[in-house]
Amino acid sequence: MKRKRSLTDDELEQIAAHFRLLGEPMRLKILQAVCQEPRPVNDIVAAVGATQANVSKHLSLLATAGILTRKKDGQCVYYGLKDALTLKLCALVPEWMAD
Amino acid sequence: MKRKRSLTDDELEQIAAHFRLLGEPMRLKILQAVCQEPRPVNDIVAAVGATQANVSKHLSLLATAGILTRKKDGQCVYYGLKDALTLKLCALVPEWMAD
DNA sequence: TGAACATATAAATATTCGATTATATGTCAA
DNA sequence: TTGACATATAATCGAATATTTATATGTTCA
Repeated sequence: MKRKRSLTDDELEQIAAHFRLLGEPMRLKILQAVCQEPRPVNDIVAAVGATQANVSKHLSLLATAGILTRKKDGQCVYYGLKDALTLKLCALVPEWMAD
Repeated sequence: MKRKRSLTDDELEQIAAHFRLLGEPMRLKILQAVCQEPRPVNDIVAAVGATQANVSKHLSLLATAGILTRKKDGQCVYYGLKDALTLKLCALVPEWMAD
């Protein structure tokens, strides 16, 4: 039974930061909006029903954290899920809600 | 390919609330402290290096959310992981940090 | 009962962070 | 170039919440 070393404060802060990103309903809504395929900011704004500035800020945070991809095409910018990891993570959560 | 219905605002808020709990380094430190076996508050306070009041507050939040178990024995209160789910979740995260 | 110990709670403070408003940057088309 | 459109950024405000300090509750033991 291999006991893992405990995480450093820096590592804990990094992990916490990622969870913190998923800890906002609006950002989850955004993830939900782009989980099928990449979409331009415009679409996402319409889908989640928030202001353009607000959505742009969230998208920027998620992309910087490596959760979303960002691809510019003309004057549109497409955001999409970087990998399925975040989805896997979100899928685990409903089990929590059993009670 | 079955397309899942999108989540309601209430559901998103619940999921976000759970992630939010994991979004604080001090709480992750606490989870780390109790992940092997249940421990009394005293021990946890010593392990994480925060004030007793602060740790007690966090423990209360985590237990209320169903992430930790709470078992009183004499004047000690033991907190432990309710299930391995949270650990699984945390284990996924390091993949995020590859870059 | 009273003292020491373990945990919880309350009040106050400080910090973090999401939302809004306004403006800037950049791109396309006429 | 000018105007319309798409996105990003900055400043500000306000709400949520982590931390501290102090105190309360409850338990064991002499």
